[in-house]
Amino acid sequence: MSRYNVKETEARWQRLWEERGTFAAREDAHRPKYYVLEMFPYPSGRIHMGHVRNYTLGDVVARYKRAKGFNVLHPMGWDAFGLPAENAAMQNRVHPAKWTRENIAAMRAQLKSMGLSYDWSREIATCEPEYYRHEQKMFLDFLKAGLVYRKESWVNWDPVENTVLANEQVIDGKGWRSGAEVEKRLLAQWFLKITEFSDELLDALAGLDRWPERVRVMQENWIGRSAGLSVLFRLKDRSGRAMDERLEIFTTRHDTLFGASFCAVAPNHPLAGALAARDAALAAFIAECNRIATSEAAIETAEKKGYDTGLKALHPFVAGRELPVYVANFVLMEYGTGAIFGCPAHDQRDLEFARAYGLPVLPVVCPPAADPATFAIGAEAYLGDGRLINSDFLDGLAVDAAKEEVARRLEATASGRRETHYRLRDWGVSRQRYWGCPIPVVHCGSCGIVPVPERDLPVTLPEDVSFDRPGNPLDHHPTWKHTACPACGRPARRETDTFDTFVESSWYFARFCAPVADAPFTRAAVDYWMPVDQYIGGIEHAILHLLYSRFFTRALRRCGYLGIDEPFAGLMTQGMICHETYRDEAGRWLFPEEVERRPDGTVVHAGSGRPVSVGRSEKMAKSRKNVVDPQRIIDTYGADTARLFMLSDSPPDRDLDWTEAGIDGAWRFVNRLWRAITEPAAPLGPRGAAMPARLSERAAAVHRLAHKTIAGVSDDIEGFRFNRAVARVRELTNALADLSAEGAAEAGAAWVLREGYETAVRLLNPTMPHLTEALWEALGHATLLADTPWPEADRALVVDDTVTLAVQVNGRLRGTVEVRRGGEEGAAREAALALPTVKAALGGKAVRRVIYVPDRVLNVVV
RNA sequence: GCCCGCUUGGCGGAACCGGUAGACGCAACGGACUUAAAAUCCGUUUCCCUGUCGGGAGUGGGGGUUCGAAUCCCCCAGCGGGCACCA
Repeated sequence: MSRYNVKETEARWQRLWEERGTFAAREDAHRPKYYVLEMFPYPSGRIHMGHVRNYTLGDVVARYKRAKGFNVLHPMGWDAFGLPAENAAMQNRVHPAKWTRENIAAMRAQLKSMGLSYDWSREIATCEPEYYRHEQKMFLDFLKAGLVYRKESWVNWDPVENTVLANEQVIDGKGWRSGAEVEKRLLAQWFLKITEFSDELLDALAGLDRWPERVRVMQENWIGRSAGLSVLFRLKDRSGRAMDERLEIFTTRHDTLFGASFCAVAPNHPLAGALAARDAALAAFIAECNRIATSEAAIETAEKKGYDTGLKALHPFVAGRELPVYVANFVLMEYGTGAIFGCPAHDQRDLEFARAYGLPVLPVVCPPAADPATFAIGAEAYLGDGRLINSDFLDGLAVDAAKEEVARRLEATASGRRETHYRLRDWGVSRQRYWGCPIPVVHCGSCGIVPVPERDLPVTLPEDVSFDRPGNPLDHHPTWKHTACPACGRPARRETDTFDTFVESSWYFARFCAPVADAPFTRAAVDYWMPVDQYIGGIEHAILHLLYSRFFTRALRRCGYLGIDEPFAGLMTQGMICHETYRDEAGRWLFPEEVERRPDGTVVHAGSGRPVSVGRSEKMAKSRKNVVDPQRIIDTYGADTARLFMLSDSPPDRDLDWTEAGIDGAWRFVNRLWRAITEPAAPLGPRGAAMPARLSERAAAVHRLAHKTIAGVSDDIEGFRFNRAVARVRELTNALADLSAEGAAEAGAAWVLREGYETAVRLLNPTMPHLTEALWEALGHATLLADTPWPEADRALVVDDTVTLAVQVNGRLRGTVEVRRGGEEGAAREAALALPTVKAALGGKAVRRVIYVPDRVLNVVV
């Protein structure tokens, strides 16, 4: 029994594709283009399962579209700047550039071994000056266009390491390495004005009809446009004197103004700062708030705390009603005006706060079913609709009408203004790190901030840096930051911050169109290839990366770089690959292969036999070591089997708990197909022969199945149901095996077997490109399968003339009948009522109603 | 805490638009071939009652809409992702 020689075959076809330049893309105005892009990887050293899934999905689309006659662009590159390179530098004393370039080489070899149909001549790495010099130019253009500004913002500061920490590096409020309590610090940083496009980014979501609904919803909520009212409250100081200053709050629930029982400002609100100057206890409270890390999750999950400033805010409608003014840790300075009024009855956070500080809870919106006289709030705020109560002139109004009335009255006295606010904040792009794209500006003592002239680009990273000291190596490099001011020539200092790595990934898709051009983009190439027709990547990028890219594309358009708004016309978000996590007794993470599951169910360290605690299944991540190296599978079974297995059992958009159960089944299928064609049990007809005049019933059924399979698989690939596509081809090959075993001598069998196997091979080509090339050759074809058009289904064979109709009695299945497709109700009804099982179920009762859905169901109601 | 998803046999999943739940595969069990094993091939496999007749239950839990619900609506639970410096 011959075995398929994986290593030899896969290497052979990879070499052939490369020699012939099969996947090199060229602009061709006469052919429809199709740009398939998968999110490029961070070069962490080895490919992981998520990459295998992502790139297999993309390759199926790319190869399929190619076969369908499209001029396909399918490039690959490296998102090469980032924090892990610096962590590696500190741990292993290896330079980030060296580490990154070696990782790229290793991962490129791995990707090549997967047989992906990339145009490798377009490969880019964002850490090379060749790439990032264009980014520096863009930044200067954005600066000119008024899309960049500088302001102070908070960072996580590790006081022991003297370093800014990423949110990921803050664990329970402490630095991950030092264990020190993290502080918040204000630093001057660069921002890109993404908020200038808030409305556009929001409104354009509706046009992204080939994006998953959930991603659009997430972006919509992230932008968070809300129409509301800004209200000015008069203030009284501690001694009861009226203050000149007023407190401006923003609310979307102005209907509940009569239920207000306090006001609160953010800890970093100017009013809080001013009061703290004369109030040591308040200063201490603000300092405490500043110990919460910068992430929204940390702020919102912290216990709600406030400090009563002693100030009173005067209710705009109720004379003499004074609301205490707090500084509260859950009010965000970044949203609205950084100040709120609290209505505990109708906001959960306000309610928790009011309960903690003994503030009144007055319901002002009464649910439709409740009695206004007795309606009271318990543990939960009431957020629904209803009629206003306890609200003077608003009583009896619906929520919307009450909002309108409040807005009208406050506008009339100039103490309120309708405003639209957004949750979206401008994009802070400064990072106090070495391994990133230098921000091309110079700080001059006399001229201030001076952009680096274009002729001096790129500003390159110095290679001679050390990671012995904490902090940014650019900052303590002996010479790099010292330069002459481009404006006055006097000694000046370079900006030592680098860009957020999301900047590189916000335009790489356009760079792929002409990656060696001297300009950032070649306009003709970008106009031809962009937008990306199908973008594929993890759902974890649903907001940040995708939103930044949408913004960046608009910013580039404004600066004349390109002519489109939306970079990604179609988006497919794959589910994450998850795995259990393991920790030893000391709490150190363990790789799955270091862990052994004993027959008694206990889990131990494979080497020492010491107990291991098993954690929940979560996204595979190097930091938690719950990763499985795909290379072993590729080495053992080959790329095709790995690809087939990855696609087989699970729909691409669904999360996946990793298990290798089933890989043997994929491997068996590969070998079965190989044998079925290279050593057929029954002879296949000659290549290219005309269809015989007569086919046996069985042969004809398989012939029809082949065409149904073509139609089904094509639909499935277009709809990203790759698992279903694989299952369909398996059904076809099962039927072919049955035909060669049981009907080989029948009329037309040999011809149908050839047609069937050729069809299976062609349909499987996007999934298993090497095996199918080899089988195509074995079937006697001299041309590459990669250059062969996708098969066409004969529509007449796809639809049968008879259908099996389900027969129900009172909605319960009692039998089936074979009827003509699209047949009349009468014939179906007669056949159905004649069924013994139906008669029994009817039990002689009178038929009250018959529901007939042609080709599907006949339901008899008694 | 907030936003977005997901939940179907022992397991991964299928079921296009509300119309025969369990395609395809994994695992398991039984059999053939073999001195034996591997490989391969054939068969069984949602659960319960029962004589492979037939019947009943069943798509995370509870309720609803409908002739009919895995699918639509409401409530709840569990799990996963994101939360602006991981990428």
